[in-house]
Amino acid sequence: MNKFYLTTAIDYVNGKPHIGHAYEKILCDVICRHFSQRIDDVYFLTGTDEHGIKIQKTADSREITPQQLCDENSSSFQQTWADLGIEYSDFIRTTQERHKKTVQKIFKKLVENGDIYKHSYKGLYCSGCESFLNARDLTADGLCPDHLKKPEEVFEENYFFKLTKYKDAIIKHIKDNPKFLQPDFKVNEVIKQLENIEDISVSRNKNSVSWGIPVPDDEEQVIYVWIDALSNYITALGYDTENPSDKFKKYWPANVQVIGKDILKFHAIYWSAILMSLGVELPQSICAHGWITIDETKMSKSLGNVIAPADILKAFELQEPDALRYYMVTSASFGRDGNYSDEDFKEKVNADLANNIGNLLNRSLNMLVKYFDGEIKSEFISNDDCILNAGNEAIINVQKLFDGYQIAEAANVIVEFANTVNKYVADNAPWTLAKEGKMKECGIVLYNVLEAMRKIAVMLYPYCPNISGKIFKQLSLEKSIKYSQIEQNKLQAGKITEKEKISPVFPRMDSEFATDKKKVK
RNA sequence: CGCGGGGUAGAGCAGCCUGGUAGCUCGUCGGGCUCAUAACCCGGAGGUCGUUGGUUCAAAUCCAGCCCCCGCAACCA
Repeated sequence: MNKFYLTTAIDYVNGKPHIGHAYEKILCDVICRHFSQRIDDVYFLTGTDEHGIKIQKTADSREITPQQLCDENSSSFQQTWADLGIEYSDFIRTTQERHKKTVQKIFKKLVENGDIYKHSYKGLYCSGCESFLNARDLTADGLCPDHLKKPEEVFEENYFFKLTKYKDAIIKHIKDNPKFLQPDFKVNEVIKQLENIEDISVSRNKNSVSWGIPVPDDEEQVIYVWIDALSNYITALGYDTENPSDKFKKYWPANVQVIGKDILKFHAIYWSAILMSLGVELPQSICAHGWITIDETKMSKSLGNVIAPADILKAFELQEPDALRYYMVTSASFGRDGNYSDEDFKEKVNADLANNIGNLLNRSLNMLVKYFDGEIKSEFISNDDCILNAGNEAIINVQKLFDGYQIAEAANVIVEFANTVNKYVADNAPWTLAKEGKMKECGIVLYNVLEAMRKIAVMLYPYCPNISGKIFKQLSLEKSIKYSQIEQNKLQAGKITEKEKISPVFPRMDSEFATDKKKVK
């Protein structure tokens, strides 16, 4: 593998970012940062989805243009990602020219392939909703549940995409490629959905939805979300139906496309079919994550429990996003739902980051200062096999787990290693060795612990880049996070620290803050 | 009989594929240490592994039935 291309779902900018949006981006950032430690060429795409009726309506109600609304909210997403240390390579907006022009070309190409046809159908249209309703969503009296009005029967003519044509090919692809859909317990769900699939409408009449990309050669229609939004994964790379860019050729197919479990169907089925029609390779893997609940309750605006990531940082007076990043990606195992609660958050990061990892560095550096004036003497450089082996094993296991995108599980390996090292300190009691005058033995123990800390800093980097950086700094090492260089960057003999340079890399969060400060207004 | 996921100590989870002393984190109780961020280490208490039946020398693990929770089928991140 000489490149790694990852995409997130693009967020719909009808509102402000909350921790659900953030969860996915953090997950992706952690994955990308990890692979950047093993592969030189990592490309990380995220962005915003900006067309559609909801944005049009919200903009109308605020008496601004849809573009103004999109600009405002898209930058609010970008600001949030900056606050959380999300280092993406590119940020695509579906209102950007580079996207729109390619989407039109894609639409044209699908037409040329004979996969798009015009089809008129009768629908139940509610003028209150400004959209078509399904018969099964109506009240018992046949009224719109939101507006309690009887919807009108309206004929609408749209373009349809021949999804059914690709049904068998997609089923075959899923069965032939066990890693295509992850986690694997989702596979049956998708296969089942495929069996009942129908062609999908891929345009809307301009009278009902005007905020969208016009259908080429048809003034009356705009392209609907499927072709518009899903295409971002390739338009951002410079895909073109005639002359795809070098960047596209280099990075596509994506190694992994990370999405929420609610949109698995659209990616596994619709997106696959569109790519097949274009004659473009399918992504290697589509990875569906679970939801984040708040205090075990589904997050929703009506419950008023929607939390913005920045507000959590503010409420806990955190200068850096590391703790939140760590907590979020470790609170759910792969593909399962996770939960956010203030209590859990504090408990988890105090236990793992402060008590276990942070304190380990702190106690060992303090001993180095106390007994050796902060100096590693050359006679201390001698590996204790138990720690060396445990560390190497952890390094291997972390990488293995990341290969399967098991981010929470990999974090656990790191914490367990730190745990082992804490035991090693207790078992060897360097403070006792010092009292007994066994200075060399004492120094060897400290060297082994600090070497272990260096490895922890490497492994921890994707989750907590700032904390990792501080560990390197306190060890007086250049930040070196590449797995291939882990052997070359061992601690050398010499003075590495003094009393004033030592400070907790992550202070315990014991302060209690009012929980209502975190709610989005 | 729609499909899928889950039901294991107070909480959250692992173990199940490849049956064989039930494990981890947090909490709790007791002890130790004193290098450290009230930290770290050791030990204890706490589980009829949803339920019923079957296979087996042996079942949390395999098989069958049943019960309960959650999700999908329906543009919620």
